[in-house]
Amino acid sequence: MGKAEKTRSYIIEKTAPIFNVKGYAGTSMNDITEATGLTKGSIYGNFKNKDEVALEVFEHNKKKMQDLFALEISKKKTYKDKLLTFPELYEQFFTRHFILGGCPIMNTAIEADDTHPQLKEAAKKGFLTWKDSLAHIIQNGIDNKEFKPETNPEEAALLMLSIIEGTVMIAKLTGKINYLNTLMLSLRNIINEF
Amino acid sequence: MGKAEKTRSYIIEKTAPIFNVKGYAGTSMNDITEATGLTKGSIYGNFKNKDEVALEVFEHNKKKMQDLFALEISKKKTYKDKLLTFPELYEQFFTRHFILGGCPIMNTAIEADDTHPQLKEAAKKGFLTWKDSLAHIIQNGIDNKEFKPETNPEEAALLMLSIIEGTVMIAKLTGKINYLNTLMLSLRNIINEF
DNA sequence: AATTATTTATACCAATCGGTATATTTTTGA
DNA sequence: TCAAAAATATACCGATTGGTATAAATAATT
Repeated sequence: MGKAEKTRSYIIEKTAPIFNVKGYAGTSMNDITEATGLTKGSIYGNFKNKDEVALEVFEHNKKKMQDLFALEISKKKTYKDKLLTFPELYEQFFTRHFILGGCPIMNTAIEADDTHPQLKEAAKKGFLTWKDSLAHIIQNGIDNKEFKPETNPEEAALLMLSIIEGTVMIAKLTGKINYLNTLMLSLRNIINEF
Repeated sequence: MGKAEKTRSYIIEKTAPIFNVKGYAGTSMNDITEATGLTKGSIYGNFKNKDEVALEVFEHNKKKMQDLFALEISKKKTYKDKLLTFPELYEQFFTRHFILGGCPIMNTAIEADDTHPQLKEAAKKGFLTWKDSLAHIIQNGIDNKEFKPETNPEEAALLMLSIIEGTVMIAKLTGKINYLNTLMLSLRNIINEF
């Protein structure tokens, strides 16, 4: 890894939490220089513009979350337990918030609606990948006789994701940890009926 | 209604959809003057600052949505049908999008996290009112033997809302109308099990 | 080690941001 | 109708936005 590549990674890592908390439009070049200790000239020497930083930061945040879930899921033996990883990890949303600022896909989805089409596209792609991997687990569970044959993998995956995203929103808005627990318990119950 | 009051309402109505689409930080004074045809002096003659406009616009958007739901709910006789008003109306999210830009509570909740504490508080209050009114309908349904006695009104209300908010997010992000339909069907099934 | 290429820092740019002072117009009340 | 009050328009303010030209410093290459 050459110097340039190293600096790019450094900038991305240092600014990743800022972008996820303040938003991709809300994070200024000044925020970036402050967080990295570098100057504008240095940032623009490594990135074309702010949008390029934002885009790579999003990919970084997304990957970080995906990797965390993939790791936990791989530890589980049954497909039901693999699904239950989601309520399990999201229950710890407040205590050991795995990614500062919450789900990067949801944050980006709401913000980058008209203003940042590229970012929106990246969030959309990330969401669809997430949905497909969930549906895949469910399909495997059906094939393995863990889940009912009448369970529709895509329907079930969408329902899980809508509850998760809705829960994160409600938890962040109200700050009430018992709402989070209540909702994740409901999600568990729903998974148990697959 | 005096002139001043009239102009305030005019400004709010004309800028309401802009704030809901572009966000409360993303909407500039220039957007406001363009949408109203008035000048800055006129805006600042009627409002203390931009935040005051934003706050009143949010209340306006929230009320508009609440009124729409209250009207539809009042038409239904059974409590189950009252609850089913939600999937019924949200299914039309794309076609006759009742409020341009989607649910103002969700939009505001995500955006105004740290940056606009007042706005966040308003969104939180709006959400809790919404939740309580839903729980109230469910409690009435239980008392009326429409729903099972073991159904927990607050749990059920939270689940409905998380699915609704999650669905709106997914629908906006992906633009897929069949995801919307699939999810609202799932919500119907869940309501039918209350 | 010397030269070239790249990376970083400094200083600046125009555009836009929210906001204000003041002049002018319009509305209100006697 | 006329004076007082309020609403609106014009022109401006400092601060901040993303971005760039250029010079200095560092790293890579021969």
